[in-house]
Amino acid sequence: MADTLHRTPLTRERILLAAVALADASGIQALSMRNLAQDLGVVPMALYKHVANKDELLDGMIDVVVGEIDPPRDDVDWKRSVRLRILSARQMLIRHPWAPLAIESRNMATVAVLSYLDSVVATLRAGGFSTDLAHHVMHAMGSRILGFSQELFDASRRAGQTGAVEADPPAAMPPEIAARFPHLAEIAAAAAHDDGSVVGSGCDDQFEFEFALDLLLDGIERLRQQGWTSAAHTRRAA
Amino acid sequence: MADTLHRTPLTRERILLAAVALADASGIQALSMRNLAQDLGVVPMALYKHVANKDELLDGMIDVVVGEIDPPRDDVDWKRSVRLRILSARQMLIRHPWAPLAIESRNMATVAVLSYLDSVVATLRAGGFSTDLAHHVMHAMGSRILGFSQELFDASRRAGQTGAVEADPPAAMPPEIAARFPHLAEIAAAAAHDDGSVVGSGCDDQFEFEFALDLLLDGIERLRQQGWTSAAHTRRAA
DNA sequence: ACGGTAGGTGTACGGCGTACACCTGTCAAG
DNA sequence: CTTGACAGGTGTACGCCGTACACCTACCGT
Repeated sequence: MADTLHRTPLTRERILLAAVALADASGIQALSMRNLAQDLGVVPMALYKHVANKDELLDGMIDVVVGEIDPPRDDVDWKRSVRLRILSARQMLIRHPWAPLAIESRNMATVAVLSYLDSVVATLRAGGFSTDLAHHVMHAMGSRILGFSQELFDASRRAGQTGAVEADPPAAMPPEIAARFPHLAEIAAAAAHDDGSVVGSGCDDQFEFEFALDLLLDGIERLRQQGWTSAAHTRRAA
Repeated sequence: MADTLHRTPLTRERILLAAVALADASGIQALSMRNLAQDLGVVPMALYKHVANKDELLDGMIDVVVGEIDPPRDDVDWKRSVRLRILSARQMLIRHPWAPLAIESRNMATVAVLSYLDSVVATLRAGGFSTDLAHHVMHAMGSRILGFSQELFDASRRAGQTGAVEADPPAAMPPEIAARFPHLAEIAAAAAHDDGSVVGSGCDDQFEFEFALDLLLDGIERLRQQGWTSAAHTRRAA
């Protein structure tokens, strides 16, 4: 009977999924080995029979969420394919707001991240990019590819972060900071009367993201058509 | 006599500078209130007479390093001004490799960060940008403005991060991962025989950074000259 | 029937942030 | 010159954290 109570015998995968769920629900700072073990109805040290340590747990969580990114489509041109891929990655990161920081804070990419990046390069190469140009494009897209940092003050990021929790809707920009940063305030105001909302959510994140993405993609496409190469620029002679 | 030994009576500024120095030297994970107090020749709780808690300490450190970014120059056009500013920010972040993660992990920007962003907007506005376009440009430049994430595997980032320390020079891409990610390997190889180095340091980070930056800036300039406005696009009618 | 082993348990250690009571040196007011 | 308030450094203690290590137990192939 006690058996039936704590069934499903604690797998590495079960641990990773529970960890992702815990981080999603309560923030990455609430993800301790002890809390996770409690969620799984088990003693903390039991986890160590399946993951080496907390760093490896984080790597496993990253692999789980990066694995949620849609696979590449090869029935469309490179630009559309990359675009869809990046938008899919963005959706994943919105579902798992702890992921950007977690990915960035690991000192080396996990297998899943490398695999994702590799497949993006593959799409570019198949689209006619030279290795040289594809290389630079990957650098140029950098944070866009995994959606990092595109919104420093993104409300979804505030969920359970290191700082103290405060009243959830700060209700428009507080006047004292609006006074200190007039240009920011001007922008916030312009965005606000666009759809009658507040600074945090007053602008269309999706629109902003696609604006930046399309700007980059258009520029890149232009370079590609010109057969751009780094040798033509200030780098020393090839 | 004991007086002369522990002189310079522990100021908030002295604490912040020591904290920045400690994080620079030993990594952000080595920055504990206890270690910092020891560096200052003082008992841990003494720090709390000058900073409210560790989060406020981090905010103060961010203000210190963001304050190192060069002030704006108004004797050049907007493009050159923004470019110099962003490159100055990048140099600061290279000096303080812990800063991007620290800035990103705070749930709201510090005063110094807001001030920096505000002055960038000011430069754009003075250069003839509409508030609308300046708004989108700030989003588009996003991570570039503070240099985040442009090199996921930047060697300078590995200094004292969460993971285990390993042999410092991995000496070119290990063959087994080169085999699993052929397109990455192809790119790494191309970069390597450009200057005979390895993947981690085989490409010219500065060049990559400026490539991406100039691509964005050129695209932005084009939009600016066209009098681009979001109303002309898929957003609903103004 | 039995020995090995995979996997869950309990205890313990050192480090963390920090609350709280305490002490001490300085300096203004009487 | 005394005094007492107060700014600022100290000491102790608490509850978290990750995890090393010894243990126990239930299953499984021989």
